[in-house]
Amino acid sequence: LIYYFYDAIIKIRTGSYEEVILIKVNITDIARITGFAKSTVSAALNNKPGVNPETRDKILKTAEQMNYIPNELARGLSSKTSATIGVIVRDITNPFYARMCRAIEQIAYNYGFTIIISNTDGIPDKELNAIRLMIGKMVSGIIVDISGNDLDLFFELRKSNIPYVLFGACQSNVDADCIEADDYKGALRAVEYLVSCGHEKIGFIHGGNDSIYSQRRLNGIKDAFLKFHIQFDDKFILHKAKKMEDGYEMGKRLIGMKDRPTAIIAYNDLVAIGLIKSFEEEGLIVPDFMSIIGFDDIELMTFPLTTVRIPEYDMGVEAAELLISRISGKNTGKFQKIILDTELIIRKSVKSLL
Amino acid sequence: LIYYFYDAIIKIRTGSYEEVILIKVNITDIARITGFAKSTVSAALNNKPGVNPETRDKILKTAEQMNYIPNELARGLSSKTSATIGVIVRDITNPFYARMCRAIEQIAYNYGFTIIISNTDGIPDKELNAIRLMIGKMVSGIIVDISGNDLDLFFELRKSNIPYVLFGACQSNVDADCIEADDYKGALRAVEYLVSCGHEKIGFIHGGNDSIYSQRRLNGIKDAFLKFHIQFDDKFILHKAKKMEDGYEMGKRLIGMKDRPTAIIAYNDLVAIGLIKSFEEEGLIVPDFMSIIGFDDIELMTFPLTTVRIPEYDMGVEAAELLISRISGKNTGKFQKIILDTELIIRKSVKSLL
DNA sequence: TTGAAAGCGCTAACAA
DNA sequence: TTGTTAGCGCTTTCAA
Repeated sequence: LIYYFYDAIIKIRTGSYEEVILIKVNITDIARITGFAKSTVSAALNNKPGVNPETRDKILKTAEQMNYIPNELARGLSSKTSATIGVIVRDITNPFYARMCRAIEQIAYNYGFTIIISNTDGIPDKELNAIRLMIGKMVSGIIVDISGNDLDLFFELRKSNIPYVLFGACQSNVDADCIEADDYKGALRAVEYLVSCGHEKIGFIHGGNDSIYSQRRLNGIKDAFLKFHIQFDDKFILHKAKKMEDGYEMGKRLIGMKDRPTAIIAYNDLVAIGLIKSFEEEGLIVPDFMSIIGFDDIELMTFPLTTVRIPEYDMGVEAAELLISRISGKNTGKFQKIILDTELIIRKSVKSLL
Repeated sequence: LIYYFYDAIIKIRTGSYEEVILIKVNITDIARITGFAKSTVSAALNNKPGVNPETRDKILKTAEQMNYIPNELARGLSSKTSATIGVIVRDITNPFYARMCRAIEQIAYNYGFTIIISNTDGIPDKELNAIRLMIGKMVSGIIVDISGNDLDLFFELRKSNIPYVLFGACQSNVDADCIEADDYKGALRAVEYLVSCGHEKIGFIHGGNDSIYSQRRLNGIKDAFLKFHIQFDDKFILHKAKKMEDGYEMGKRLIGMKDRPTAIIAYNDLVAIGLIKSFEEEGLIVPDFMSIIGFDDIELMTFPLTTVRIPEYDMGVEAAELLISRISGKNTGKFQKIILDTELIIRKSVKSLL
């Protein structure tokens, strides 16, 4: 084993095998070795036009040999943008967001972008931090699932001058690109289905006042009630559950109610799972004890849950495409609002009362 | 609404309300406004000692007023490290990894680090890319779940001189810090339990040759067989399934077999879910048709799956703590190998044949 | 306690 | 087609 030191470069010779390793090679090193100027090296490395093919070849080959890894920080600082897209979600642990992130990552990758993810748990403070952090990292754009009505966040976003796309919940009073699912219609259809199965005492588990989804779903439910002349009963709107554990608690509460709904529309599948677990623990079977409809259509479910499918993957794709079209400047039109359709997936968690 | 332009600063006056907004304020702006030097501002902002409290106050206040957001790229470039930890996993869509990432994020956050995640799907090329990208982003450390035996990856990691921790699968021949679960013992216990329920024809769904987990689990199974004098039958080792869809396919294959095992140990819970779905589709009930034991203990399961719990959250915590102790230089000892225990969670997916 | 100056690695004018 | 130069925003000596 022999080492040769030469500038920043070490050659290691093991038997007949010789390898050139480097201590953090940078473009200055490559420039020195190849004899070209830094700017030429940079141009060659970035596939810019106006570089002699032979020159480019030589530089590329040398870079490869020296195992050159571009310093993205320097690149970003100099070019005033890192090829990065920031994604701000509530909780990557929710398969819904996990799949959405992968969709975004996929599209981003195709366009040469990297993504960074921040979890906020829907806490406005964390959301603001995440946005600021991303601005600090000079991301090219941001896709954000903002929980509430906190206009400060939009303000921060707007000021930053970074393109951004709102995901999932677009408020009418905010000027921004946004992608959403048709929660309203999804909820409407859910109720229609329940009614067609003979249910009238229909409950809804609300995700909390910071959840625009819940608001829209509730609107759908109310309108469906109106349509079918069902009396809207406030006590069947249960606050609040967002996660599985919340759903579990809510299940116990439901069990304890004297006057129970015959069917529940859960805020999402996670909450529905919580309900089911909670019921089954007491030997109560879904849908015999109570019918349940979820939202999302998480694919990991083994339980045959009837649910309103939210096309999270497609939403991620749309969001990424839209954002990148803004970043690249190909899309300078006015703000777009893309609404994807939802679908009621009928399985076996709703009992027919007819 | 009145605007005042003053250097890089805009004052907006709305009625009696005046707000100072900024167009990307940097420390030079703050220096100019406060009258101190850039270096003083930097010191104050970073809470370094040797700054007059009044000076610090003034600088901090001004920074806040001007809505200063530090440029992390410049910071990183200058200080030669971004306070970032890179996490390389196969697929964040797998709740196992999602939870692990959140654990890492939590610990990282406590220490002032941010994390960036890369999904590799276990493809060596992507793994290498991810590592290089992270080096390029000057991460402070890397936590990586490398799939295979690809020594190039370790080599790249080693060369980079960045601290790193291997997650999940530590090979004996690699010198590195690593965190793993006791897969071997977990598998052993699974078989013990199956045997205690009267099973002898026990199958294993292998995750593929690139899966060190599978290898270790298989070893546990084989040794348990040895212990109970059960004949090891190669045809009951089924290659290969890693995801739910794979499990689904495998289920169909199992249904078609003439000589079936009475119990299956699945590569992980996702595969187990796939099996269950596949069976139930044909009206075959678990565990009546076949007993199943999974690995991981995904909490979203509604099905009462007996499974070997892998403490992914704790593993994430340990990995992050260890990595950060390396980064901070507090831990300069020799490489550590932390093995966390697994636990057999008995539910209802195994039928007693006794 | 504060300031001046250099430099991190790169890109982007512009000049040659 | 290539080279020179300046500068991105910050930290980090070192001097005052």
